[in-house]
Amino acid sequence: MSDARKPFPFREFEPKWQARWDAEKTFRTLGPGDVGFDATKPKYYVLDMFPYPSGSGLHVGHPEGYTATDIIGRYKRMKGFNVLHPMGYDAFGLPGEQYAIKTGQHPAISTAANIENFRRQLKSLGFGYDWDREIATTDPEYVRWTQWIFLQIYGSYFDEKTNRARPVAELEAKGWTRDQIDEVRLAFVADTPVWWSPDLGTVLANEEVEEWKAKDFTVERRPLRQWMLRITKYAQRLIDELDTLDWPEGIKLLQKNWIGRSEGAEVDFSIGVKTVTVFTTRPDTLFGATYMVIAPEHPLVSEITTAEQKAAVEAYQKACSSKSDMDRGDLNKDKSGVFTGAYAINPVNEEKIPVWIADYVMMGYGTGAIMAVPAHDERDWEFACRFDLEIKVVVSPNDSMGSVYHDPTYLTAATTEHGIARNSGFLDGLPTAEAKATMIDWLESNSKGKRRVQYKLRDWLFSRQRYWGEPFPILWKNGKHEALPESELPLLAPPLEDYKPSGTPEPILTKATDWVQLPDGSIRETNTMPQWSGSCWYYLRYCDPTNSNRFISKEAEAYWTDEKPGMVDLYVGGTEHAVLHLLYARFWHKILFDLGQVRTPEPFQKLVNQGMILGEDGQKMSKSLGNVVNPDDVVTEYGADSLRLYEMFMGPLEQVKPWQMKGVEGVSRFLARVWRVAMEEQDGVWQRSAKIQDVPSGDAEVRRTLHETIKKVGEDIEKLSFNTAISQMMICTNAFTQVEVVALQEFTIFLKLLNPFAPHLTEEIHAQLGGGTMLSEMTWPTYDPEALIRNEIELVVQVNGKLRDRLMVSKDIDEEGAKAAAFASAKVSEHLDGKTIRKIVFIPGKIFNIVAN
RNA sequence: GGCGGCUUGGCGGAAUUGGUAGACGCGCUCGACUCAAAAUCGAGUUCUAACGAGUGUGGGUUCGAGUCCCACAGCCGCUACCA
Repeated sequence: MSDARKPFPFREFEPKWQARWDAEKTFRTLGPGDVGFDATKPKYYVLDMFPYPSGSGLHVGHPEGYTATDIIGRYKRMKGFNVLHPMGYDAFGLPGEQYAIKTGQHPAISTAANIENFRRQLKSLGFGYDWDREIATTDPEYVRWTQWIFLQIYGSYFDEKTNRARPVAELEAKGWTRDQIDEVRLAFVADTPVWWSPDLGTVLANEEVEEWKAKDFTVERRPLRQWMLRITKYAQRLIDELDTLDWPEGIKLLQKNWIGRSEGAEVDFSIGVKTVTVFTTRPDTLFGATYMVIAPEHPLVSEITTAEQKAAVEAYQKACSSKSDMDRGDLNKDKSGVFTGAYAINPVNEEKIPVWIADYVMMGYGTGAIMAVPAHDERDWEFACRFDLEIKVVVSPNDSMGSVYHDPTYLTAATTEHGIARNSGFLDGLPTAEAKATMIDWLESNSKGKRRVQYKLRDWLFSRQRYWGEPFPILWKNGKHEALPESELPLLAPPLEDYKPSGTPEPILTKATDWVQLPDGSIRETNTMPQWSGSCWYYLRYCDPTNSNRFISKEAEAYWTDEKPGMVDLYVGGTEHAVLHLLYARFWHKILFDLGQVRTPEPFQKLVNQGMILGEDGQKMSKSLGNVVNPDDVVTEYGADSLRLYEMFMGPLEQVKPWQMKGVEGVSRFLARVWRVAMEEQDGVWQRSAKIQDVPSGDAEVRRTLHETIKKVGEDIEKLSFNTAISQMMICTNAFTQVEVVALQEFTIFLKLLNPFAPHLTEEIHAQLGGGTMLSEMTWPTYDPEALIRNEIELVVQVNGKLRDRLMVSKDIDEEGAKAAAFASAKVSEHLDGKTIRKIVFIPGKIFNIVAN
């Protein structure tokens, strides 16, 4: 389409307004310390999940959330709030490094180019960000504070008594030794089996493994010395404090399940002179434990295995270590295992039970050992059936005790939490809950075990062997780590000639020998931090982005915080971050809170997840399916306002919904209608329409529709129900279109309502109509309740709940009046023929229902 | 297997939270303008010739159910031997 045939000249005015907002810093947010800052204004902090600036640019999913927050931000501004609505880039990450490997070019160069492209795209959509607060996690000044926060974590331990982080200096003062302190730091070094990819030259987090495997990279399990963060100490608080947040219940549940709290007991079994501790959530079934299984990697395996079984056990261990997770999980539901030759003593009844190793028991959860109760656990049942082990029923679903051990109905009925203990000595006859408590008491008083709460959550594997990340601000001296002095921050990685992974688990930075080796003999830590680190605190930096003395000033932190537990008022982003980013950020924030660096316990008060936008074919957008929509193309063809409006009109923000290019045309047509209310074309030139007149008020019906629209749009924005707000504005526009004269003042009110959604078009019309101040600088309109009143209403008359007639009546009609009107209706009496009236239900102003038979 | 979400016309979706099902938009049909087309404007559009039926299916509560309760099914997402 050529410009001349566009329904409205967005190609001229959209860039024009964008340039003006830029030049005038229209959306500059003033904070403590800024000239002209007004501390009496209420604050509103609305945040987007910042993007990873990939080479392929924005996709249409980004503007979905970003438009929603932009509407909220612009609306709150017009309502008189001091709105913080910033944008930045999560710019560290593997793709940048992979690019460096391919080209030998420093990732900073490609990252800068990608950021520039993202910024251009974001600006082309007219978002009202305060660009003076723009940050990238790769900025040296940002890296400085990421490293500084790491040092705070490194310098802290978790005090179990107060359930919060404290500086390790307090332990030093109490006379703890260096080694003792290193044992309890929140950031610590440990040997752990990790996922290592020789092709990528790095270890990966559990959750990253599948992604890279799918891209044909090899990933294997290896024990390596790694930095870990003690997030497990915060498990309970991370669960409990979810209740203080206004998040979708589904996301809260996802986090709770991820943390995975379960209550149960540790039970000690002796194997000869050794003791093996198991964890169980069903101590009440201890009498039913007929064998024990320990993880193949369990350190005691070699010590307890008998000579006869040694060969078989070692062969099995070897087979397991080369198995990938997939083999161990998904693809291999068949149980496997080997008898160790050893026997353990069941502490409740002194029975000898065989000890097996099997890969269905994981070293990383609980104690890496279980007591197997095949009658009441599905996995144990399968295993026992496979290897013909004893199955002993100790819970029955009711009072009758069956004797058919291999009856699967027992299994299903009695694996529930609501059975009755049988064959269990002192537990006999007790319901499951009581049996559990009784058993734990018995274990504790006989020193055979104790109550224990277990979490699925593991400590956070925090080091990567990549180049393109924040180096650890850590020096090694005589085999011990210590913090780099704050004055040496930021510590930046040196450029390298060669970014290629070596194929060994040595971090890439090891190649920078001059950088690694310090003159005094100390060595730099060569691991880098994971990409999550930057996103753990970026919302704090936005409040005070250029501060070189602190990560955020006390004043800025105080101002952008209120009495709510979470700092950010509204956080919008995709569900994919439900557990990782959102959990890690909460964890860091809580540490900073404990250390007195921030005053709220939580980062994000309200969270909204935008639903994914699918391709036109209803499939997830992907290059291979060829159904990807590029926002740049939509902007070129229909304009930024159309794209914004369409994405908001598609359906509820949270819902998954398919793209329809015809729908974009629809909203574009709507914007054209708005344009033509005010503008008309004369000899190819748009000029102010004669329809807009400077009269006090136009048509009375139009006035009522306008006030209904003011009411609904305001309410809908508050509810984030943008699609219905837009449909109301369409109704209002149709009303304007259908009358001869539109009052300038009324149309200007309408433009204010539409402004947060379609800022370019509305500002342009407003300016064309002679408006001086920009709409975005004006105040949000209020509606006149008087204008909404209707004198006549439609009363629905039903017979037995079925609609039979609609009557126009006075809005104040009472039951008697309604009755008279209803029975006067022929359509109604037709359905009452030969029936007796049993009941009348009258809902004033709405319904008159006659029940008859 | 577990957890979560969704299911309303040809399509995207509305429905004051238990009170007129299908707002608004797309598509389609007809009409106006035009030599013609596009654009625009106007009328219509759940199904059915009609009686009626109708919000994934089956039951229930209620004067009244898309909305509440019970059971089931189908799609989508996340997760996966967590003891």
